[in-house]
Amino acid sequence: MELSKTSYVILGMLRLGRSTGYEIKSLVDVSTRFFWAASYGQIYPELARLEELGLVHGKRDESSGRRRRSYELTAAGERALDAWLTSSEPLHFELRHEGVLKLFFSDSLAPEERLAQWRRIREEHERLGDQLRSLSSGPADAATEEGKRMPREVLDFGIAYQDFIVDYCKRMEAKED
Amino acid sequence: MELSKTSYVILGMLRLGRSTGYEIKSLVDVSTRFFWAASYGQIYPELARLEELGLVHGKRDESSGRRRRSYELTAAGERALDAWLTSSEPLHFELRHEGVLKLFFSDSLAPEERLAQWRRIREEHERLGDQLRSLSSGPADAATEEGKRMPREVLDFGIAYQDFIVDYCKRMEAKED
DNA sequence: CTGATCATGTAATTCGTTACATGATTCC
DNA sequence: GGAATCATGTAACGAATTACATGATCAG
Repeated sequence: MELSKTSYVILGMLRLGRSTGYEIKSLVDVSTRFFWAASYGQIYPELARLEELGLVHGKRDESSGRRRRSYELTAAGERALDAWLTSSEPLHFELRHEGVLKLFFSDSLAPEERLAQWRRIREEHERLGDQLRSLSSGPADAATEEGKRMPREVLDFGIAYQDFIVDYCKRMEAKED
Repeated sequence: MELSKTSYVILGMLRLGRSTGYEIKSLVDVSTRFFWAASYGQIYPELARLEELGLVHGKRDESSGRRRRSYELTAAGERALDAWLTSSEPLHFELRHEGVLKLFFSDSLAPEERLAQWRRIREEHERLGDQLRSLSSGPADAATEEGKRMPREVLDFGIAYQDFIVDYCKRMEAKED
């Protein structure tokens, strides 16, 4: 593999019509963040690197009042993105879940502490679910109207995912009681 | 926060009766790995650091034929572990899921490619589910017999989690068809 | 005797976050 | 005029993986 996964986030966001580092980050924060986060500290240096590699092309953009640098995918960038989208390399999957980690070691705790732990996990995922639901009428909607249905499908998956964990916690809370 | 989350994995594994870096890593690989991974490159240096901090105490262990270093929790280590288990600090939660990331950008693909993508995700989680199921009769069982029920509960959660994703993919595959 | 397992560690590298620094412009 | 937002970047740090290096012992 040549590029980091986060590079593909950038290439993908450019294809979705974002053009500056700032715009990419803004969209990441209301979409892919829930399954692939990225920060300015990655995005700006990576844009520069992708330009060196000839996958994107940037230029000063005077169209808005503000000084900014707009990028576009090059033909090579389009190819790189498609190659990644259709490749059958093993998929990176990584979960770090401190709440579940605590549960794993919770035999030494009092029952009410264990109950509290399930509850904390549930609350966290309820919060995440609410955040996702609040996006339903925002960027996902906008994408759908442009004829892109996958952002919405992925959002729906995210909501179902959070709901699954919430429901599981509820069942465990009931059992623990 | 003082210690990394991975430090608590180490402290927790010591409480569960593991005593060497090797034993800790072995148990991690068949248990917490699915929601909190750790490598030798973290475990050995971290054990040394925890000893400096007075949270664990290590000594040369001649009980087996092999040269090894056995660690135990100190009183301070026990306290640190309990404090973490019962603290209500925000829980670290992080998901990196390349398959879902690809789906997000998959509007540009042909329908059969999208279908293939859901299928790849499903297969990956089926594999993970099978791995977890194969642990049911192994370490989780052993823990249960020692009176620890949480390792099993967490394993069951892991299985249900993988199954949820598998089922979701199946529904999407049917829809995409 | 030989391969699997037990066992410990380090070095290089990658990936990513956080905090900082800076400044223009737009909206109220 | 002031706050929010747009906008770009860097430096320091932290977390974690991978690959390497080494070697003893145990089971067949």
